[in-house]
Amino acid sequence: MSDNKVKIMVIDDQAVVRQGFVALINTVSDMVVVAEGTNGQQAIELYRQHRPDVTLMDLRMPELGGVEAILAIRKEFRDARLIVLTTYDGDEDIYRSLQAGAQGYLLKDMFFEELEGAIRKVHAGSRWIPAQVAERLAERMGTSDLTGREIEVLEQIVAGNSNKAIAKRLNISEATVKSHINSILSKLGVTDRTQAATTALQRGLVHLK
Amino acid sequence: MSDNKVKIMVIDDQAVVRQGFVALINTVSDMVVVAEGTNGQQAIELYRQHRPDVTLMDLRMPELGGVEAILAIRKEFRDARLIVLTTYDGDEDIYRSLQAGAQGYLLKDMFFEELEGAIRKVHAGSRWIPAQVAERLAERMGTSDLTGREIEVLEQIVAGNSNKAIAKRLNISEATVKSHINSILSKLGVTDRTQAATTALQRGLVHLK
DNA sequence: CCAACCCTCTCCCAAAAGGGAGAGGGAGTT
DNA sequence: AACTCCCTCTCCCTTTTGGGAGAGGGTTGG
Repeated sequence: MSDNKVKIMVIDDQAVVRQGFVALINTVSDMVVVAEGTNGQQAIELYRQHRPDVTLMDLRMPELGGVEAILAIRKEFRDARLIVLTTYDGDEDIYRSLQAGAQGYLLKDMFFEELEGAIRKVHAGSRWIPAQVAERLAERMGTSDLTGREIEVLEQIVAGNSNKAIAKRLNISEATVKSHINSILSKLGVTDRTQAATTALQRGLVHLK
Repeated sequence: MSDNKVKIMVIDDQAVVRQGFVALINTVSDMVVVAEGTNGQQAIELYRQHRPDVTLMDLRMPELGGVEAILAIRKEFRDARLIVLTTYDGDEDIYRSLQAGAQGYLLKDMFFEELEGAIRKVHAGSRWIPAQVAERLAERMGTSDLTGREIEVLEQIVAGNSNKAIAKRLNISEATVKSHINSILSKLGVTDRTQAATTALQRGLVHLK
């Protein structure tokens, strides 16, 4: 019944990519994939059922995102071990994932051998943040955080709304919108809303729906 | 020497994803991966060396993009069979790939079984465009194309440049920039530059560097 | 050759956005 | 109680953008 294999769960919405991970992991003699899911909601349910030793989690997924799933799983299972495995989406996702309780963060341009090493490290209780990722995290540190309201305004900007439209949607005056935008521009270090939109997308502060 | 396996080349800059594809393909008894590469330049060189029966090509890659590689390979080898396999990036990439000569287009959220079928179809000389992709292509048809200059201006907009800055960079008057922007806005069906930037990114007309 | 584009430009006007200073109220912290 | 944020707002001013009409030169393709 109980062999000593490391039980792994893979959560990724891109089917063929997920299947690839599973195929790769199953070539390792002491690892086995015990569950696969395509979104955060499934991740939570499958975690309850299978209690994997290590979970590989993509971030950008429909229904429920990776960060939310990590939060939920870590809340219910304090010793859950999670590795975020994603295409680089900007610093914000890294930061939020680690805040949410992930012990590892890998970019998909790494070789499987590194992923295998990360799985073993995290399973053993260590963290695994590649230098490449750690750098971005360090860069982020200096960055002043946007407030909740500022993020809301930023989302409206990215959605293509004018100040007037934003004011209506958020039920505040246009003056307040402009005030928030002034803060946003200076915090992001840019000079207009278009730059704000593109750099926010790059940094992963907001996403295109 | 010559067994009858379908010889496949896999081009994808994300190492672990590429390794996953290779692992999956090699589980199929009559398929074999003969070459792997991480960018368009390698794709061209590896094609010359290995003459694969079918090439799986990601689009968004450093050095040389997938579309350019497809063009180059098809120019040199008119019977090359290529399948684009990518995350959905907007309609423009689909269109340009098929224009460039790809016979297949698959999204990475498809299961491997579908990819396997696509490989067989394309190897046999057919095309393989999933309904999901064909739809987007159809939608695109109605869309009026941006001219070359308009794309350049659009790229400048996405880069966060003001009209004045764009004028300097492109060595034209600000009036001309505004004229192009007017065309861009009406062609994209939007009312300001920020919307132009975000919808252009969504449609894959331009990309964040 | 003519038509259809494309790129370039001018002039004018209205609307929107950006920049700066300042201020009041509320929540949470020390 | 004093302090610090955050969110809200006003007033004023300059710069940038967007919208409309029109026009000349270039290339390409019927």
